[in-house]
Amino acid sequence: MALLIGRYDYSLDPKNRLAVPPKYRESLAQEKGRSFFLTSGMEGCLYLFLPSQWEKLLADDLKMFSLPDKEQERAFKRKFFSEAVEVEPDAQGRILVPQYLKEHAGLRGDVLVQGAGTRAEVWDSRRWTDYERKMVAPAYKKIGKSLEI
Amino acid sequence: MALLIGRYDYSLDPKNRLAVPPKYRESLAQEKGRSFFLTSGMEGCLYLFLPSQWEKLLADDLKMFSLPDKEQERAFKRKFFSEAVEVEPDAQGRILVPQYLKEHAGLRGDVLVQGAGTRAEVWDSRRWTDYERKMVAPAYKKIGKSLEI
DNA sequence: CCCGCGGTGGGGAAAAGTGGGGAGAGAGAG
DNA sequence: CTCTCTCTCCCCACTTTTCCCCACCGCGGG
Repeated sequence: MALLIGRYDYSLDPKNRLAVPPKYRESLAQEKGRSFFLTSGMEGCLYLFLPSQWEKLLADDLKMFSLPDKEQERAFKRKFFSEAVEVEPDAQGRILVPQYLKEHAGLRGDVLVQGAGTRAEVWDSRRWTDYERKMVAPAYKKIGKSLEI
Repeated sequence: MALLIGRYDYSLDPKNRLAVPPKYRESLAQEKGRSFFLTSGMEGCLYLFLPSQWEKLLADDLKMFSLPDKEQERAFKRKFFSEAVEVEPDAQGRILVPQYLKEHAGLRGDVLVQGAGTRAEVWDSRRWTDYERKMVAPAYKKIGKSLEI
C-alpha cells in the first residue's frame, strides 16, 4: 500500500478549494476509487485517506467501534461518520473542503498538507507551527530514550 | 453496501418537507426501491435508511433488537416499526416528515442530515449541538486514546 | 527561449435549496 | 349530505451555491 510522505505548502482559496500534491494523486490513480476520504483529525487537523487506507481503517478499527456501552458506541460512530466526506479532485487537482471541516482545523489561508504514512494531514500553517513548538519538539527530545531509531 | 457519510445543513419548511443530500439520493438510485425508510431513532433523532439497509435491519432482527427483557423488546419494536414510514423524494429531492416524527426529533427549522454509516440521521441543529457537547466529545476523548487515528 | 507542469484565480452554466400555488383526498363537524 | 379544514402531492419559480472549464503566472528543464 502506498505511503504518503513529504510536506507541501498550499493555500485555501476563497472557494474553499485545496490543492492535493501530485504525488498523492498519483497514488490515488493506482487505486480503485477516484476520491480521497477527508475527515477531522486529532489535535485540530484534518485526515486525508486514500481509498485503500480508508477501507483498512474501517476494517481494522470497526472492531474498536464496538463497545459494551451501546450509547457511547453510537456517539462515537455519529461523529466519525458524519464528519467524513468523499472528495474527488477536480481537473486541477483540488478538493473542496466542507465548511465544518474548515472550522475544525481553523484553516485561514496558508495550509500545510503533509504525509503521515498511512494517511496525509491538513494543517493550518500557524496552528502547525504552534503545535510543533509545544508538542512535537518536547516529545521528540523526551522519547529519544525509549525509541530505538 | 453504500456507506452514508458527511454532514449537511438543511431547513424543514412550513410544509414539513426536508431535503435529502444528493449523494444519498445517488445511493438510492443504485438500489432496488425508490424510497428511503424513515423512523424514530435513539437520543431524539430520526433514522433514515436505504432500502438495502432497511432489509438488513429486518434480517438481523434477532440480533439488532434483542433485549433480556422481552416485554421491553416488544415495546421498543412496536414504536420503532409503527413509526416507520416509506418516504420517496419529490422532484426537488425532498421527503415529507410526518408530524409525529417531527415531534419525536424536536425539529424546529434548522436541521442536520448526517451520515452514520449504516444509516443517516436527522437532527434538530440545537439538539445535536447539545448532544455533541454532552455525549460525543466525552466518548471521543475516551475512545480516542486507544485508537491509533 | 520555448515548453510543460504545477499552483491559483475566476466566469458561467448547471444544480441545489427553498418557497408557494392549487388540485384532490380524507376526516370531522354541523 | 355538505361544508370546511387539513394534509398530500404535483407543479412552477426564484435565489444561491456548486462545479466545470478556461486562463494566467511562475518556475524548471530541455
